[in-house]
Amino acid sequence: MTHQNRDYTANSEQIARFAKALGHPARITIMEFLAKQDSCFFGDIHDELPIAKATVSQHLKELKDAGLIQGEIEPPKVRYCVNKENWILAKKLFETFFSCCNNKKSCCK
Amino acid sequence: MTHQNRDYTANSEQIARFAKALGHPARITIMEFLAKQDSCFFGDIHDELPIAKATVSQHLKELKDAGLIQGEIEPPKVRYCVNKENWILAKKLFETFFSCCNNKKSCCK
DNA sequence: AATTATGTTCGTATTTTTGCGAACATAAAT
DNA sequence: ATTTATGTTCGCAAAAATACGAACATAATT
Repeated sequence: MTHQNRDYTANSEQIARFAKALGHPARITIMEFLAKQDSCFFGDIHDELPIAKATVSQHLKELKDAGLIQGEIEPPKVRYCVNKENWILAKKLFETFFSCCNNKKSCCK
Repeated sequence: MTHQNRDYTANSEQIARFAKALGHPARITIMEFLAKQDSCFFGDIHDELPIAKATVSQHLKELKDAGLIQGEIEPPKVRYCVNKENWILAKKLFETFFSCCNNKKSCCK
């Protein structure tokens, strides 16, 4: 009943944090929408989604907390864009995460 | 107040489903552990994690429901392995998802 | 000063997730 | 027929996620 690892690795936790942030279709849609342009306003994002603005705001907060996007106020609007640095980090982490099946012939039969 | 899209795309929902399944450090650890070998037993996975076996079983169920792993009974053990087909699908979906920032010079400044 | 446009925050309700121990199921071994 | 080893399922509790409308905040405009 002894567990070798009391904790998860920082790497696992970071990937999980990104994955969790991306674990909702609204947030996937937001990231896809943001990634294909320089930046846009809250209203543009809201128009892309079938949910109330309060809920959109919440999803944006989660993406921001995960470090995947940034927002800055441009009265009376709020401009959002991808957080490039962390987007690239996430991309790399997922690449590495998924790469094991290519490198090891023992993997996946 | 009119929303163009009443629904999310099937693609967004599929990526979100995979991402959600990967949105916990225990499940990331499980996938990393499984991916680097052909297969293993429940107990081996349990030994890698700092949580009770009932909880491990739950996480495995979520990964199985998302289609990322498979399990088969080998009394009195249960052998688990990556669901290669869906693992490859997930890999591709995430690759495409993250690729936008490379292809568009307008993206991420 | 009041109004308008744009988002955020608050309060609330519902659902889902996470976690555990106890009980159960299965098949092999005694 | 019991016992043993291995996992799953059940029942529960606590926490987090999802969603909405209403209220609020901000700054530009009238």
